[in-house]
Amino acid sequence: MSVTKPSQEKPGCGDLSKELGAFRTYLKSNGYRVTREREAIAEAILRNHEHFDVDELFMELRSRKPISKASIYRAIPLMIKSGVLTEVYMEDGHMHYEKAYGREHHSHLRCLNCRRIFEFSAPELAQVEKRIARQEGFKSLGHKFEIWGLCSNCQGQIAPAKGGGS
Amino acid sequence: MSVTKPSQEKPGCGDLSKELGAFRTYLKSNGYRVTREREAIAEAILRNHEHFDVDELFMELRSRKPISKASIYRAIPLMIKSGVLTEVYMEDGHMHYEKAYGREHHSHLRCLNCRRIFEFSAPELAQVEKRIARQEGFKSLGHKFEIWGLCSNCQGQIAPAKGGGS
DNA sequence: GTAATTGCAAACCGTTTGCAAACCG
DNA sequence: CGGTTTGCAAACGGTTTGCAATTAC
Repeated sequence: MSVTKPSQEKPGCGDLSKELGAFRTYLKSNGYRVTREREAIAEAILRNHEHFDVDELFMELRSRKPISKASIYRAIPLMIKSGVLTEVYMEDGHMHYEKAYGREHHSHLRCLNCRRIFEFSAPELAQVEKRIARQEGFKSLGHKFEIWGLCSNCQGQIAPAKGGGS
Repeated sequence: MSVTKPSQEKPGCGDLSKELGAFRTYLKSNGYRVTREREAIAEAILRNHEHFDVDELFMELRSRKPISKASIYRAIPLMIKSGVLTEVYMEDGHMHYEKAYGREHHSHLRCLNCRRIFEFSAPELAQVEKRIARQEGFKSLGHKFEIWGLCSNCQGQIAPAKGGGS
């Protein structure tokens, strides 16, 4: 379940105006300006994307309101600080992000074949985080858990590859 | 406990010649050549490094046997395939590795202040991996768990920073 | 009006690659 | 010897940055 697409339907997860509002509020209350570029970027992200990278975003914006990559790269850290966006993982040398506002913490399954990302949540991870932190005298501030393998679709196609292969 | 240093003492974890042997064997049985450069790289890694990046390694090799970064970059994938090395994480735009031969699976605690990496193992993570994989119809092939926060040393120094501060 | 922001193009920087010389087997 | 591997320097590709023109407030 839960590929990179659905989510607008989920209650409390798709309130675009609320998410945009949170970002605007962050900007204003930190002395940044609310520009049309920042709004366009934020809207494009918050409207459609669960996971994305800068290039996809750039392409998508190109059709409605072209915005330079520089501005996208400059907007992203602001969105992250405002809490509506998170870095998720680095792949093929570039970062992937996902929207964060109002979403519950979750982890990712990565299919090594089709490269799709699936989500799941496992509440006990928070407990592991706490326990280990206590054990090690750490003050924990977050964690990341990722599983990689083959999704149900790809298991059949790619086939066994039993030996040591590679 | 368990910063990035100790390990030679642990039984079964520091057998340099055995690790080097594993790498040589991999090379030979795959038609690659055992060159002095590859040996120097492998030895430097296997002798001293729990965690490292290419630049550190390059610097260290410079004193005994200068080797071009290109060769280091070309040797690393071989070492990974041979099983003596693993990619661990990307930080500040470059990859960090750790030696893998004979080491048990473990996860990392990352101090956001001093940037040191601590290790721990939490066996239940393997169970979470299996359970989620079963749930989602995945064939899992591995997982990664990371906790970030402040290590015991840095908690006092950096101080609370209670509010929302970035 | 004035400081912040944008777009452009150049700079960065870790990593990869083409090629001639050096080397393993 | 013959095919690999090395070192060098140039190429790559994602991200950052300097700067003049534009824009938010």
